[in-house]
Amino acid sequence: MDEDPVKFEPVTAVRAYERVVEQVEHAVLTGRLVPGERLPSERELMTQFGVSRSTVREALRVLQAGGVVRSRPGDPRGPEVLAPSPATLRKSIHRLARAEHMGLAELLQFRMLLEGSAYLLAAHLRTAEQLERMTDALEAMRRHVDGGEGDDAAFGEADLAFHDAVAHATQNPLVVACAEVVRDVALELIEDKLAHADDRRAVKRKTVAHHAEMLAAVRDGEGERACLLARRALHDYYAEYVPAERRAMLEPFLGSP
Amino acid sequence: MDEDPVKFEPVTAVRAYERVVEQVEHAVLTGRLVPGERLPSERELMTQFGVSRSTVREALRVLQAGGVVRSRPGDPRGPEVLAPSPATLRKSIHRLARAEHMGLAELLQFRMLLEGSAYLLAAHLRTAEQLERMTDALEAMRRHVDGGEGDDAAFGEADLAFHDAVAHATQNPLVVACAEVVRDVALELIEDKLAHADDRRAVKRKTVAHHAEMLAAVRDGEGERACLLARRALHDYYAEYVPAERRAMLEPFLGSP
DNA sequence: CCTAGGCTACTGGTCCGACCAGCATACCCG
DNA sequence: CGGGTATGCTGGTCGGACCAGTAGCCTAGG
Repeated sequence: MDEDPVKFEPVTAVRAYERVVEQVEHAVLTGRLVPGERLPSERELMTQFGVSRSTVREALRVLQAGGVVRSRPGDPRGPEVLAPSPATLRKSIHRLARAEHMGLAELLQFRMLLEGSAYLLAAHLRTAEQLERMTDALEAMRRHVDGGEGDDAAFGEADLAFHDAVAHATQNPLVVACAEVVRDVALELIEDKLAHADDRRAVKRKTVAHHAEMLAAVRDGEGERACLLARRALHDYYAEYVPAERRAMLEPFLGSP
Repeated sequence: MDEDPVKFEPVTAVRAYERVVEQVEHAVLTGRLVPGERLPSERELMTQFGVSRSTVREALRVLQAGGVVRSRPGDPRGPEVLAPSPATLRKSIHRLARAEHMGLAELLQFRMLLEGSAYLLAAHLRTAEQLERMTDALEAMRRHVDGGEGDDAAFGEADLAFHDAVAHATQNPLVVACAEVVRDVALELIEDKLAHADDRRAVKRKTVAHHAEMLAAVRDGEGERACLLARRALHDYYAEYVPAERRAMLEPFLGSP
């Protein structure tokens, strides 16, 4: 017989600052500390936790790196508890992207995966109000197609608002955050190439046409079609910037034709 | 006329430890520092950077929290540069999940979204070797269906290996990492409920049947079918644990029937 | 009376010096 | 020659100190 009932877990020396982090994080997670609230000052914390200021500061650094709190020098109200944001998710993905030598191909594939399915969900789950937001965004895009420099930014914002409305229609904050992050990181990779694209106006017009189609599909509850349209639109815009030998990994998303 | 050509950006005081973090992170990102390599000791770093040890330590804390580096007390070789891992991605998603009051419904929806499309990709992109890995994993699952306690773990491992092979077939590390993380976080939410599930053996048999179907679809390049099967399988397993009033957000993934 | 200005009491950021426990190696003694 | 110990390093923690900011009070000037 094998006697294994006694299981010893490997002991890990838990550093003092880690326990400070745990306590603060736990308080935030359980709602005992609410975003906007203030932590006691470092000197106050060091008496409450019974540790030195160095330890308190290292804990605060970790929390700050995790996007949980923010410290401002000279603020008598103490460190601020932050609202959760995808900022740290963004950094994680960013780092992972660079570390795994991921290129535009992988990011674009992931974006096609994510947004395509998001449109599928949106077509079935969207509320009337969300549909209205998409319509408004599309209108705004139309208004800024023919403008000059200034309108470029406005067009981009409207575009973003459209995608954001779709993501929200999934009712899933994780989809919203991931879509936003992946979109940003991907754009970062090619912003220079996009900057001096040849015919901005033509591109914008095509964008509007694509969005109009997708909006119609979402409005009519045609999820599969919306999904396919979204993936093809992404492919249309960005595939040219993907190395030719890697484009095969995008094709499964384009459908049968 | 509005003269805006001169745009002043808000100046942000750059803390000393932040510049230390930047330099180390940059060295890692550009490959000048490779995983497994060692950083100089804190006392050495403080002379190289020309800052105090406190500053060096705060920088190391941030890097450590970001999963870039690990310090062990008493190690004469200095802090170790870590291989990139989804650990920090995992923590980000975990935190986001709790902060946005996300429940199993959202996690499961995201997992259906992610894995479904992953199967679609896998059906078209899988290599022969990856197909073999899936086949082997399925075989292993079959072997451990009828076993007792010990086999439960083995079955779970084989199951994981199967999903992992599928994720790898997408050729996308981001898909691999996200799938792993979301799977873990979702399981965490219901591990207790799963623990005393009624008829483990019946569940296992159903699992094997499902996986066999999906494997066949992947083998035959039937992406759409694999996608649908995967999403339905996930729904079959977990939907019962999702609050009834939230199940609607999963249904768009189940197809038309 | 009200306001513009400085004043003060705090904040966080950085530095210094010290001590402790743990780890690897080299050394020394049996 | 082998094994245990001595040593010099490591990171973890502590305490104290100084500085540059900020916010709000508080006063001097309107």
